[in-house]
Amino acid sequence: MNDDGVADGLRERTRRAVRAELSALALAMFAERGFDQTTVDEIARAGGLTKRSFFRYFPAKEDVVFGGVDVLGEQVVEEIRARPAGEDPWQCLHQVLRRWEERIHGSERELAAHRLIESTPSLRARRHEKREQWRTRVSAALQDRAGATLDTFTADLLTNAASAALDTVSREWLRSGGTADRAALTDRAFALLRPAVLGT
Amino acid sequence: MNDDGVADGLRERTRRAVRAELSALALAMFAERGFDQTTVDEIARAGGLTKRSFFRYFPAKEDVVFGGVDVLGEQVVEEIRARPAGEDPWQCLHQVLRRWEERIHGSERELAAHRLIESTPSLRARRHEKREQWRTRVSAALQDRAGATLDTFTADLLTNAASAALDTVSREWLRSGGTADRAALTDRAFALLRPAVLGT
DNA sequence: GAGCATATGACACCAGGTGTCATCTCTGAC
DNA sequence: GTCAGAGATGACACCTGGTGTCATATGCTC
Repeated sequence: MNDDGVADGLRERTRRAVRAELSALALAMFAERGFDQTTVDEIARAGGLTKRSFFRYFPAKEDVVFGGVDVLGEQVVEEIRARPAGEDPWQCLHQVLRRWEERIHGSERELAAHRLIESTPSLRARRHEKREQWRTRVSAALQDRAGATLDTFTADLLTNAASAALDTVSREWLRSGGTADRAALTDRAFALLRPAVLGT
Repeated sequence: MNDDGVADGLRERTRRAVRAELSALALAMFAERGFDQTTVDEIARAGGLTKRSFFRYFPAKEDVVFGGVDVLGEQVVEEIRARPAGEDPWQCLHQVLRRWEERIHGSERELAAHRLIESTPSLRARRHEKREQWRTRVSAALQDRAGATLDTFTADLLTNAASAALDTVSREWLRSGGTADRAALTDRAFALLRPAVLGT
C-alpha cells in the first residue's frame, strides 16, 4: 500500500495502464463521432472489456475525459495554506493558480480534451461540478490561512471569481487553438478583476 | 395566439396550472425525500399523469425546480442593449443584474427551491448550464452595445465574473435563510470585483 | 355538429449506472 | 511451492431518466 501518489505493484500498474488506454480510446472515439453518439458499451468493447468493468475504472462516462485534465487539485489547497501570512487573498489565488496553469502543457491530447469539454454541455457541467467541490475547499483554505480575516461571503466571492477567470482563460486558450499563453492570460484576468479594497 | 407572455385559452390556462401544480408537488416531495430519492414516475403519478406526460411539461427532471426561479432572461439581454452608450461595461452589468435581483421576491417557495438547488449537485450543474447559455448572449450584447469596444476575452471575463457574483450572492442569501438583501449583496460583490482599468 | 389541433396513456426502447455472484488471477505469508 | 485471501472480471438483472410512436380522447373553431 502507498498513499495516494504513484503505486508500484503490478496490479496498480496495469490498472493505470488500462485507465490510460481507455481514456485515449474514448477520446479518439468522441472526437470522431461525438460524445453523445458514443456509448459506454462501445468504448468498453473497443477496449476489450465490458460496460460493467468500464464503470470500475471511471465513476461516470464524463470522467473518462478528465484523465490528465486536472480540474483542480489537492495541491492547490495545500499551496494556498503555505502562502505568506500577510498576503492579499486575491494575490494568493493568483499566484497559486498561475503556477497551476503553467503546469498545463498544451499537448495535442490535452487540447482535444479541452475542445471536447468546451463543446459538450454535459462535460462542462461535470467540470463545473468538480471544480465546485475544490472551490469550496479553496475558500475554506483561504479563510484558514494564517493572518487572514476574511468573511465567508468575500472568500466565496473571490474563489468564484477566480474560477470564472480560469473558465475564461480556458475558453480563450481554446479559441487560439491552444497557442495562447495560459499564464499570461491568467495574469490579465486576475489583474482586471483585482478587488478594489480588501479587508473591509 | 399571443406572443410569449400570458395566454388566455382554457388550454393554455390548464397547461400552466398543471405545470405549477406539478412543480409545487415535486418541490414538496424533493424537500421531504431528496431529489435523487424521488423518481419522475412518482411525481407524475402523484400529479395524476404518466411519466411520459411529465416530460411533455418539463424537458428534464431538473427543470421542475426552475419554475419561478429565473436563471437569467431575455429581458436582461435587452436591457443591456438599451443601456447608455458611454457606460462602463461592468457598471452596465451591475445595474441590469441589480434590477434583476430586486425582482426576486423571497417567497417561501423560492427559498425552498434555492435551498434544494444549492444542496443538489445535479441541480447546480443544470443552473450553471442554463446560465451559461444566457451568459453567452449577454457577452455578445455587451460587445454589440453602442459605443463599446470590448474584446471577446474581456467581455467573457466580465460576464463570467458577474455570474460568479450572482452565485455568491445566492449562496449568501441562502445562508441567511432568505433574509439578506440581495440587491445590497449584489452591490457589494460588484464593488469588490470592479475591474481596475477598462478599455485597454 | 364536423373537422382539426392538442393532450394523454400505453408501450417499447435506449443509455447510463449499480448490485450481486461466480470465476479467475495475482499477491503475499508460510 | 503451496495455499489462502484480495482484487479484477464477466454475466446478468435491475433501476431510472428520457424519447419515439401510435391510438385515443378531449377540447377548440367554424
